[in-house]
Amino acid sequence: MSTTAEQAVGPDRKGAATRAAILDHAVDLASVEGLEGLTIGRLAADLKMSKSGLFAHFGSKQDLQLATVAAAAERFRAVVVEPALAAPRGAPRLRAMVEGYFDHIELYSGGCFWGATSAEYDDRPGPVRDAIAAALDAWLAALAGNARDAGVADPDRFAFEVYAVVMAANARFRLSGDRRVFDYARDVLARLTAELPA
Amino acid sequence: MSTTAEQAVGPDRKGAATRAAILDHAVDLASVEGLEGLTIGRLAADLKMSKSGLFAHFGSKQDLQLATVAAAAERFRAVVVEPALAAPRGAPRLRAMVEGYFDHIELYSGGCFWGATSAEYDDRPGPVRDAIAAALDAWLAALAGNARDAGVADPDRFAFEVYAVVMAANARFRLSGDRRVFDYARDVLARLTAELPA
DNA sequence: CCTACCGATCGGTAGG
DNA sequence: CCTACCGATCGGTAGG
Repeated sequence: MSTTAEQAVGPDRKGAATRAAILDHAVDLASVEGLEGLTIGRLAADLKMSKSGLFAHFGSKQDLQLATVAAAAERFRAVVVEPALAAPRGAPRLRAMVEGYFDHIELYSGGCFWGATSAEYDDRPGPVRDAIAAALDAWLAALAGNARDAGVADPDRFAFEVYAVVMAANARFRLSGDRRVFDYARDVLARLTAELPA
Repeated sequence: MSTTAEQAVGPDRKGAATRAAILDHAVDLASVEGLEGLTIGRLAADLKMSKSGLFAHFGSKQDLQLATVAAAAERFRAVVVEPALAAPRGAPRLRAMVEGYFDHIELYSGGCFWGATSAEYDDRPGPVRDAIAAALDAWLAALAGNARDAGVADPDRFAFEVYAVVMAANARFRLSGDRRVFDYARDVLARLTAELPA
């Protein structure tokens, strides 16, 4: 019985690989153009597929957008949150998350997917907005959980402040090119964790 | 010699008034849909004009976008920056600017124009991006100037932190509805100004 | 995964 | 400020 590479992979797996490649590029494209600017035609042209061939992987534009948000959330978890779990709980892990965030906006030249899409959808009720909101809530909850571990008195407030300076650093860097903002954000975290117990 | 109201106003003034009405709605629309979602057809339908009648006030879509950014900058100056000049220089004026910012995002239901458009254009080089960047630079410079008046050691850093929590409050409120973020932002400003000289 | 379409809407123009 | 258009592109479908 012959098993070529393609047979061993199988048609289902090949379809899944194509879908993953589409979504990987969709996250990059949406980080630059937004989720509305993410058009099926543009995506298909970039990937050298026909529009309908690409579209067959998704039932609708909205399904493509939802799958793109899910792929972006998974990427964020894998690149920013997961590696930080190697650092000790509390302040060191918070620093690791902030550094992971800065690394990931350097790694993906389109910048932060959430910075590009959250303002775009805050006025468009529906499942796409809900998925974006849930992903950002999860990021704030991760920050707050570690703040609690670090002995912070008001973890929600703390998480808001870290979120604010980190997202603002992304926004300001992209618009003005000023790199000082990364140190400003690091220093805010240092100040917020300076007088913690233990 | 008869002077009806329309004759007294004159054709130039009437054209200018129409243009101002278009731009006022354009700023509202772009605060919700972004500057790409701001389409000539949608704008004309809302204002019960023909597309070409509206388009005649501008030479191109880009000119409409640039005029909309200028109108938004003027509105921001009039509603947020100008009224704060009534407060004494330094910390009181900084508080007045932050409160003016919060008032203006309550006043215009679409939220902050700059929050909706700055991330949209940070990856699209051209005059529209440049105009947005200049307006945000002016806002940061206004904050930094007042910080300097208040005796802050590093005004640029200070301005970044205030900008960060104020924009993040807008973003979080629009996405999660959590009103605590406004007090978080106010408290950051209070903390930053608490130990200033004089 | 493809070719070949569809109606709707985009920015923009001609001519008045 | 209007009607009547234009080519291009949008999301989506038929049929294979």
